[in-house]
Amino acid sequence: MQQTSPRRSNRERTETTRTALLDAARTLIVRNGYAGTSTPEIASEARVTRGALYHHFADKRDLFRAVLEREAEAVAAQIRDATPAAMPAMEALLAGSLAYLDAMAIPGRTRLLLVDGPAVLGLDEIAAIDAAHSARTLQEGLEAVMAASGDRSIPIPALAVLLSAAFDRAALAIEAGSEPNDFRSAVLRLVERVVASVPG
Amino acid sequence: MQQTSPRRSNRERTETTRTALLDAARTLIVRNGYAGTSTPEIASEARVTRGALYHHFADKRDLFRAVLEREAEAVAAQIRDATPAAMPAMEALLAGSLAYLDAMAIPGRTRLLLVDGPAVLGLDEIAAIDAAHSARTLQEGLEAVMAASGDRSIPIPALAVLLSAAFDRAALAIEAGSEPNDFRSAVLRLVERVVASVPG
DNA sequence: ATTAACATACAGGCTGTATGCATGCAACAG
DNA sequence: CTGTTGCATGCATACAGCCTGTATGTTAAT
Repeated sequence: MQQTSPRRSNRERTETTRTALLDAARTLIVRNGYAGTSTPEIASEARVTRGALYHHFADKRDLFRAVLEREAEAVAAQIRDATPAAMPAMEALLAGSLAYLDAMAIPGRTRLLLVDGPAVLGLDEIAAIDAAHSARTLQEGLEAVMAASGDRSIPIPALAVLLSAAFDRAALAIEAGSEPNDFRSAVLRLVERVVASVPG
Repeated sequence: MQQTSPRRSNRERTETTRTALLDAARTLIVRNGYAGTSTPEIASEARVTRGALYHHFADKRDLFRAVLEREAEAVAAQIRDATPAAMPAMEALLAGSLAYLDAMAIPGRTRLLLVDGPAVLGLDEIAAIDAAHSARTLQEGLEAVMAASGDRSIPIPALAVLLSAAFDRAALAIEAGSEPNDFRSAVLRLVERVVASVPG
């Protein structure tokens, strides 16, 4: 039996309660989806009441957004760790791509960030979350690489958008049970081929 | 005022009622999302009661699936029309890609098929709907083109999956207000570059 | 006569809000 | 520096409204 220790600062209480709610929401939403997860269930799993949930978050959607922010930050951190600033541009681009796939392989992340997230929060809000957490972006990586090659046949912003979509789909395919190495190599070759300077 | 004509066969009644429900659901879900659309609203918009809705469809989710099937079939038909069987493989591949973007430019389709659909029905069910309606697939087009070039550096199934993701994202970007021609040309160049045989 | 095509009524569950209570905490008094 | 006082914070409980799915009743086609 867990006994509430009689002396806890308000900051501590808030911290533990918020974390418990975020963890509970993540677990249940990954398992049953956003719509299939009720706030009574979340509160019960977190060992608090719905009162605590609605004290710390504006509504169910706001709790979900907080879950996604935590998740997006974790993904961004994994990519940062894999691409130190000293790394050459092309190497960083490929390493970052693989790091993204690895980060998204944490169970539930694809469902949270790529499926339920866009439907519940909308594409704009998801884009804002991504933008807020990914420091060195794919677009910057492409710019660094393609500046050298002098290739201008595809505008880089559009290219970054399309490649990022391919990465997302690769992550989904891997989570769905496809052979990870098939998609890892496919993503690497796709990037290589796309940034390769046109001969002549 | 619309007066129910006194003599209508059951087949006619079913047809008109089902169509009215599908149209109403499509309109409202495109506007407010699946979760933001209630069955009372749908029934009201279709000028019937919820009884009719639950008579023709197992539940709200089943109605939504029927909406998506109709939508997916319309997309597939537009692509078929743009790629007659006599067309050379590479030309058909590029024409089909553009036809997909055009088809997905019909307002609401990206939300239905790419955002709410996967979240509500799940990725598997969406994949099944796509598979059931698209006759000549992207994968077949790639196989036809790349068989000639003899290029095997990326497995074609994985490549088809990744390219299709890029197409989807392009469609979303266009619906979100990006310049359509930027993404049309980006998609064309992406396909060209990916299927281009490696020199040597 | 039977069945299809609905309309109406009902039960349970969920969301968000309003309200109440206990505890931390800051300021001031002594 | 300590005790008291008053407010804010953290949370639990109760309530209102809506929504979904089902059960039941009624009319019209076959």
